[in-house]
Order: sequence, then structure tokens, then C-alpha cells
Amino acid sequence: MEMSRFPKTLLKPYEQSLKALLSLLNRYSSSPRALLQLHAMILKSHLSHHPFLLTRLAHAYLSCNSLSRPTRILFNFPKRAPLFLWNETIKAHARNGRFRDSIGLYDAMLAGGATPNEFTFTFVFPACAAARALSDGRRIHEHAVRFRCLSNVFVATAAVDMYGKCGEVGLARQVFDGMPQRGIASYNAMLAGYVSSGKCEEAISLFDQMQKSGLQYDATTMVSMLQACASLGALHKGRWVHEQIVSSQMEINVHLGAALVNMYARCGCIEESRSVFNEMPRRDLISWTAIICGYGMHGLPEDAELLFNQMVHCGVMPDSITFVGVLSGFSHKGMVNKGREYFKKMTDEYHIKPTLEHYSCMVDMLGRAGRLEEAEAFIRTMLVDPDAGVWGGLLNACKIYGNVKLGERVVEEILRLDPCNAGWYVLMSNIYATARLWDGVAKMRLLMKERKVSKPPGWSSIEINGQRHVFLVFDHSHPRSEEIYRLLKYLEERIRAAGYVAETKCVLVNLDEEAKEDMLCGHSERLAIAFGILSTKEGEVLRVIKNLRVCVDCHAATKFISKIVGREIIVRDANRFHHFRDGVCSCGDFW
DNA sequence: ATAGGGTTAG
Repeated sequence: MEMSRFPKTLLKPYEQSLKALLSLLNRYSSSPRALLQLHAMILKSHLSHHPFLLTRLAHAYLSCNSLSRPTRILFNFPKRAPLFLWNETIKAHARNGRFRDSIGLYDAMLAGGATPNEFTFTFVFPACAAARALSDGRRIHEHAVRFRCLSNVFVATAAVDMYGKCGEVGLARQVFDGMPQRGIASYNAMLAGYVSSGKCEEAISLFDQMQKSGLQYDATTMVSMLQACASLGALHKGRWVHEQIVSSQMEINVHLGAALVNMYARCGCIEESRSVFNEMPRRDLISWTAIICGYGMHGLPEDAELLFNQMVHCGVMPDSITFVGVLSGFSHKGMVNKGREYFKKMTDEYHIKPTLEHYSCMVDMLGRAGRLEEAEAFIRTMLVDPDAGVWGGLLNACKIYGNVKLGERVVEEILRLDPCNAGWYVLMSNIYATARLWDGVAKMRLLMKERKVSKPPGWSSIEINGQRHVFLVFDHSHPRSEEIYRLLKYLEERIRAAGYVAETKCVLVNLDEEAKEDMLCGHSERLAIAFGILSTKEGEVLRVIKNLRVCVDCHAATKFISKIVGREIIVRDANRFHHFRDGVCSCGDFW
């Protein structure tokens, strides 16, 4: 190799001219070993303080992701180091995951009296974004304004991205709106920000604006759009996005493929999700994980397991998230032995350290199978401290099996860890209410009042002709509200005649039975289902999205409704999918 | 003589 002859060449004195050293730097800039030798050579030569040569040397180190030597060169620079070198050092630290150091270098640069330029900000903002360093980001944003750099598209886009990643979509939007011009990347940064903070409707309307502005979209844009549709359960829009991707002849890369698989699965169409997966030109870990999680969500763990084995057979190694998909699938169907088998496989065979999510799945699985002591024992074996989510699985099991005593012990644990989440208070209330312990219900309600936590409003949505309709509990705001309640009343009579009995223990307050039954009828998913029946043709599938878990009574009622009206009703709740058809649910009443 | 934003997916 040429590399081995390198030291000899260097030793020749005539090579030590600036021109020769520069050309050597050029030639060996990607070989860290050669750089070290060149570095030693330069230090011994009469050019040891030559600014340009030092800059090139440091830059060569940086492009090999070597950080400490160039940083030393930077700090020991004869007189003031060039802005270029500061910028490149800031960039290299950010690229190598040293975000705090990157920000520190920026500050050191300012402290040394240098003036940052547009390049500086395009390197330091991503560091703030990755470190989720909002206060640094805000401070540096002010600098960008002061140094008149924010009018630059690159700088402003990086600032939008930074605010978006820090969860400050409002600030991101302010920067976005103040931009003199925007590129595709500017829109993409803003869209990703909206999607990651759950503001998916804003993302969709921004996309419409992007279309109007005449700007083309790219694959990144479409991935964000698909995520937005997945999260909203907006199947119609998701299909439209898919069509745009196809008709614009965009290549379905692994990112788009996984996003499509996920969108169809999360919109209730597991078969379409599967056909996208089957037709993908290339599959990676994330594509496999997407479809495995899809089957898990839909309560089809056997298919998930089959795919898991196919994936391994194809030489793709599963990761932590793949196992979350598999385990949650088993948990949804109460397949305790399989769950245990895969938990063991994960740790022993794949050496993946279980995370809180895996523990939650296992506790949930054991708990819902009625093995409450085992679930608690399992929590005690955990290598990490359980969080509220893990204990929550056990609390939920206490609700299902009416175990007030254990519930009280567990909720104490939970509220110590997560006192602001109203869900736990409600769940414990539910346990008390089921046992008709109204004092307990009152106690939980008082606690909530004292701590000023409020229950997140339950909502359900349904898409009709591409339009999303959202219903809250006892919602009367819909223009067809009257018809909806009339239909519900009618359905109520019909399902009663078919054998439905209201599960009034779902109602958390102490009322007489009739009042409780009325309360159940106003649950948001019933309103959405009724509206769906009113607004679609006979035989059409209804797809409902809910933010909370479906309650026992609505679950029972929906089974009857599916039979009476001859409709397939697919409900996505906070946890999983329920497919109601001809009086039965795919979950087999186990959820 | 040197340098740039959005990597988005499970």
C-alpha cells in the first residue's frame, strides 16, 4: 500500500515546503494514522505556526471524526483562530453526538471575541436540537437575530427544527412565519415539529399551505404526513398521501414504506398494511418492526410471531422495539407462556436489556391473566426501578379482578411516582366504584381536586367522506346531534331486546341505575358509531378512533350493535384495536 | 482554500 511508504516520503527535507505539506494533507486527509505523523512533522518544521496549514490539519482531523487534537489546535491557535475552524469544530462535535461540547465551543468562540456567521448557526442549532437544550437554543436564536443571520434560509430552518424538537412548536412557527423565503426543508422541519407534539391537524393544514405556495414536497414531507394521518386515524387522507407518492413516482424507500405500513395499521387496515409491506422493494429492521407491531396492535400475535421468525430467517436482527411489538401482541391475547418465552429469548438470545416498556407488557399480561401475585413478584425482580406505567398494569388488573386491597397499595406507589396523571385517580375510583365503596370514590375525587389534576376529556372520532368528526362525552355540538341521540335511543332498545344488559358499574358516581344507564349512552364512541351508521351506506365498515380505553359497557354494547346493524365496527382505543363483527369482538373480551 | 438547514420510519 502507498500508506506504508508514507513516512519515508515525509522525511525528505524538500518535502517540507508549505505546498508539499498541503498536498500531503490532501492526499492523506482520511487516514488518521498518517495525520498523526504529518502533525508531528509540521510541529517540528518551521511551519509549526502557519495558520493556514494548521487549519487544514485540524480540518483533516475533524473530517475523520477525530475531535480532541483539532480542538487543541483550535484553542492554541497562534493569534485568533479563523471562524472557519470554529465552525467546523462546532459541526464535528455535533455530528459525533457531543452536543453540549458543541454548544460550549460556540460560547468559547463568542467569549474569544469572534463574530459568528450563518454557518455557525446552522451547526450549533442542530446541537441544541439534539440536546433538547431549549434555553441555549433561545439564547442562540437571539444571537442569530443580533448578528443578522436569521434571514438566511438555512439558519432559520435550523432554528425552526430546534424549536420543534424542543417541543416549542409555537416558537418554531414564529420563526417559520418570519422567514423571508422558505425551502422544502423549512416546511419539513415545521411539519415534523407539529407531528412530534401531536398537532397533526396543524401539520395537515401546513401541508395544504405548502401545496398552495407551489413548493414541491419530498419523501421527508410525506413521511411526516403519513405520521399525522396514522396518529389521527385519518385513513382517507392517508390513502390520498399514498396515491400522491405513487403518482409522483417517488421511490418507496424504507422510510416511506415503514410510514405507510404504520399508517394503514394504525388506521385499522391491517391487510392493506400487509400488502404494502409485501410489495416493498427493500425491507429493514424498521419495516419488519412496523408490521409486527401492527399485528400486535390488532390482537394477532400469531401473525406477529410468524413474521418475527421470518425476519430472523432473513438475517435481520430484532431490537428492543421489535420485542415490544411481539410482547404487547401476546399480552393482548393473554398468551402468558409465549410472552415469557419471548421475554427470555430477548434477554438470553439477543442480549437486549428489558426496558420499562417490556416490563409493562409483562406485568399487564400477567395481571390481566389474573396472576396478580405473580405480576407483583415480577415487578420485584426488575433490574430498574418500576415507573408508574409498570405499576399501572397491576392497578388495571386490580380493577378487572376487583382487588381493592392490592389496588390501594399499588395506587399509593403510583401516585408517588406520577401524581399529576388523572388516569390513575380515575382507575382507582373505578376500583372503588365497582366495589360500591363510595367513600373511596369520594376520597379519590377530593385528592384530584386538592392536587388540581383534571381528567383528560374522552373523545372519539370517525372519518366520513374524508372529514374527521370528533365527539366528546355527551356532545351535543354536532349539527346532526338530534338524529344521533335518536338513533342511539333506538339502538338501545334493539340491543336490550337482543340481550344486552348495561354494565352500570362503569359509572363512577353513585346514582340510581337508570341515571347510570343514561350516562353510559353518552359515551363518545357511541356517538361516533351512531353518526357513522347515519352517514354511511349499508354494510360499510365503521372505523372509530378513541383517546382512552374503551369501557366495558361500550364494548358490550358495540358487540350487539355490530350484529343488529350488520356492520363491521373497528375501534382503535388508547391501547389496541377491537374488530366488532356479528356480535363478537376480535379481542375475545380479553383486553 | 476551506463549510450549510429538514434524515423524516417502527
